[in-house]
Amino acid sequence: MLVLSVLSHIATVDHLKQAGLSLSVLAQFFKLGHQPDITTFATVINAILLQTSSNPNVSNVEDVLKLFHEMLHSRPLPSVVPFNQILTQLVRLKHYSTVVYLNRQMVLTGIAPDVCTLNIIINCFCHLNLIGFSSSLLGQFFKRGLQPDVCTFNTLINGFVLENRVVEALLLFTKMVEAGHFKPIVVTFSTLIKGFCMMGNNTAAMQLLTKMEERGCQPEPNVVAYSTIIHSLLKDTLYVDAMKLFLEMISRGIVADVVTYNSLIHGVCNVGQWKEATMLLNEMLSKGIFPDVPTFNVLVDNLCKEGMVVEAKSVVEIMIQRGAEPNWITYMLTLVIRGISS
DNA sequence: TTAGGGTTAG
Repeated sequence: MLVLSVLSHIATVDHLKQAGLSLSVLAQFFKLGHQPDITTFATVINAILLQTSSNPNVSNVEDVLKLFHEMLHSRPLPSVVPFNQILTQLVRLKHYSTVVYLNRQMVLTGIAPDVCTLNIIINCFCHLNLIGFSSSLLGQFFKRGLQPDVCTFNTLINGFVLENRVVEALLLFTKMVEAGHFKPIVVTFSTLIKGFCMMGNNTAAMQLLTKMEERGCQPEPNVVAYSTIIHSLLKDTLYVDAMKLFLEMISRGIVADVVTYNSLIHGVCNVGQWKEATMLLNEMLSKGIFPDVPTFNVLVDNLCKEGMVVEAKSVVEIMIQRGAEPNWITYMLTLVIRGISS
């Protein structure tokens, strides 16, 4: 009880440092062999969400649009770089159509897109499932005397993968590499690995991971490449294979991050290994890896499945109270909770 | 000096 009251205090006093402190106290909790209860988790969530809301990269669309229009009307006109930064921010907020519209306004005002701008627009079309538009945008490169780069091809390959057109993604990859138009990098391979995983072909994904090394891919396979396959294996409930790959990754000195742990925690919860999930959470905290909103969504979901409805509900309420932007999964979980409670 | 890849439900 003493630890709990300390946690409550430190989480409400300040944001960043205290959130970290709360987590280390939580890690101590695990080390001492105690299972933290929901109040403990709730206190830590409070601290984390306060930290998230103070993050300058988290911004709302209205502010970004206001800044865009101020820049568009200022004279002399700023260079294309700050405009690209604004578009990037909107892409992060998943406002793809808005980005396409704003780019049109930029062109009409006389701001010439560079390679980076065109890559951003291609990416938006890909996320809008309009890869046909993206391909035709390649003409813009030549019209403006620009050369598509490795990022352009990676984005297009990802576009095909997003539309489940993995064969076409592979064709584009092979054609462009053989023609010497680009040298694939770790992002290219990770994108193709994701494609194979989406097709349910984990074997091909693993083979590609090996092939990356044979080809002397620089940089070498990283946490994203490994996490993609780990996630896919867990999705197929191949828990042993996933853990084997996870250990291989660690032994190679590749550091797992919050996404890797979220996948692992989710995967082990799905096969009913709550104890294993707690251990992974413990491991994550002891390594100083910060849980994020998806981590808590997984926890809320599993609290529901365990019948701990009141606790799950309070986690969601705290998230909303703290100004975190619950995503549609959180909303869905809320509906589930309401359904169970009624 | 801006762009591209991995996680959360059912």
